Amino acid sequence: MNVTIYDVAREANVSMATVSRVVNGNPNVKPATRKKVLDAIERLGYRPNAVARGLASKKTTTVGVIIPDISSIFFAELARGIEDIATMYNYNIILSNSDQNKEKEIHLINSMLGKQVDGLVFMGGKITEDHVREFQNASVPVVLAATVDETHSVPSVNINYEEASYEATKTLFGKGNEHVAFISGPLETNINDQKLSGYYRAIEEQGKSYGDRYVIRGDYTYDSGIEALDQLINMEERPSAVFVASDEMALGVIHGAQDKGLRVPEDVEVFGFDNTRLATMVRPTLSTVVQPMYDIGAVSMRLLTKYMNNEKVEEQNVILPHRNIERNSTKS
Amino acid sequence: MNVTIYDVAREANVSMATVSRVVNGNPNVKPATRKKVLDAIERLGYRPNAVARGLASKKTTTVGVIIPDISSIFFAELARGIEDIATMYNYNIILSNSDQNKEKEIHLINSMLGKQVDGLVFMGGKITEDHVREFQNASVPVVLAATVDETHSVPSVNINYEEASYEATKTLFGKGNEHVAFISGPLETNINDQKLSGYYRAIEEQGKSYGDRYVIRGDYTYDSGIEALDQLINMEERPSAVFVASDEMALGVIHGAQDKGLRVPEDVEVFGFDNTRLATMVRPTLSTVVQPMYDIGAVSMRLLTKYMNNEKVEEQNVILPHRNIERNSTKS
DNA sequence: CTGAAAGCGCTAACAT
DNA sequence: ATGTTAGCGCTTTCAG
Repeated sequence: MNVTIYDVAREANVSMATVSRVVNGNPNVKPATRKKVLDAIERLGYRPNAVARGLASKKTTTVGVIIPDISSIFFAELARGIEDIATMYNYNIILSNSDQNKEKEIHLINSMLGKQVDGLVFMGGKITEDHVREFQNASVPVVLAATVDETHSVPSVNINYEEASYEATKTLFGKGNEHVAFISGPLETNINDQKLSGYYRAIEEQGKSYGDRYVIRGDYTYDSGIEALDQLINMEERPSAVFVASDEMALGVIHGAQDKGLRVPEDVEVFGFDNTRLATMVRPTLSTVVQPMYDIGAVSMRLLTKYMNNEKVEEQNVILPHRNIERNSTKS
Repeated sequence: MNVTIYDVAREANVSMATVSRVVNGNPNVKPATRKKVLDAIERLGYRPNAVARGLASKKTTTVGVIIPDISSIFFAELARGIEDIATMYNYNIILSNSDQNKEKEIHLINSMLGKQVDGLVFMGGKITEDHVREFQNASVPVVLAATVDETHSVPSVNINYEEASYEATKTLFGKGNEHVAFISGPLETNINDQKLSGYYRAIEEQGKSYGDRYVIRGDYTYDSGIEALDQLINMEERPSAVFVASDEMALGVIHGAQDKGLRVPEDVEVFGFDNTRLATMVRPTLSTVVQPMYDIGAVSMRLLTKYMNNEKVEEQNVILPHRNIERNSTKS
């Protein structure tokens, strides 16, 4: 049997209440008794039982984190930001992968609420009404990290994907490209919708009207980037520039092009999205939209702590700044 | 206030015990009453409180996972393996980053034990006596994933790093290279020691006696690969092949070489370690040692479940198979 | 500043 | 097959 608060109390000749006070740093304890208790704790090797504490206090100091796939370089970076801030505020994290699967997501939300987490950070592709309903019934605060809810009814931290996309596309037109293609992510996610409309806006601004002729659907993976390039290369009036919805996919595009004998950026310019570490791990190095993944995670968690502590929050839907960084996959 | 088992009991006109039985799938319940209870649960929106359950049953169905850095592509893959199997066995995971910092590691172990995890998966660089002591005092099982404890006193899942290293180096010599360099990871970790001695064994077998002349210390990062190549290139009798302790660092070596005008593999062959997804995301594609990260994670977790269920385990120190895969960064 | 005592919501004997 | 009843280890009034 493990040593309990009761054992410590006896060993120190005080009541459990007093032990509880010193363990919790309550100032209302005479220094002498505090020391007695501390000694007893030391001697017995007492370690507070967080489960019992959680039951009594209704706080577990753990938050749930639902993530599409922790092995994705993008989400892993987000998770690190979340975890660092959680640690800073003395929370632990329960982490589960959803694979963007709606049933799994709903199930995980409920499972975590069952574990009595004090809050929830949610990352996903598509926020449906069902999601919103779950969040609103949740009894603990929820914040969305790098995932947009069109109704704006759930607190969130994001960048402006539409604007970022618009700017990137515009940059590419600014370099004299006649046609700019867009390799999208999975079509049914909110963020991808935003990216797409940013791309369309830039195109319309150019007075072009080819609609989705140069839009190719990918799934954010390296291989899908290669495949997308295969499609692109066979087009008549092949675009001389391509804006890609993720860095990893952009690497696929670059290598796909190079494998076909095209030079980057001379024959085709490519512009990525995210600025993951991959962007500098390729030749030519990748021009890309800087999305501060770590910060999004960190800010999400910080926002969540505010809700958990009932602090006042200025803005429930935070938009972090983004920027473009030009490297060698685009012409200078 | 949330609805409790007691509320359900009243609503269904049964005792809490019965409700508990149906919630836990105990077969000793008449179908009719089971239905009554299930209906009441549905009507009230009852969700069992895992914390109370944990206190009463002394099982939390959560396991702790201590990982150096979740944003590392290597560890993230391991984590995914762990999480998938955990989910399969109905466990949740509490995940924390240690940055390989010993104090943090010890602190995390204790913090997780305080949370009453049912088991622990530990990943780290160096297992000291202090670590082993903590593990042995732990009262719950612990398994090491992709981290070696030289005393073999803690259950673990690994590959044979010494042998893998030896084979890779030998392969490089087999291609007619006069000198083969080794870019190591941080010197003070057990796994790196094993890799190093595999390299030395291959060298000695060749009758070479240049000791550590061609060993350069890296830290597994891309940039350190680039730096290592800078050092290499200035050596007299520059090696024509280099074995690199991680894929990411190997990409740095390849690009460092290319940036200096060297051709890979013609001027310098490079061989990586891990077979992360990066290995195919570079040109030329990277020859490397295949370390099954996902499987190591999955098997670790599976092993842990065996200990948690008091199942018999055949071998407490599991060695998974590895192999070499030759791509285009080495000559054929 | 300290102690007594009542739960927190559930499981697990033990009865019946 | 179902109900009764002790706890699990801690926090939290409420007294003193």
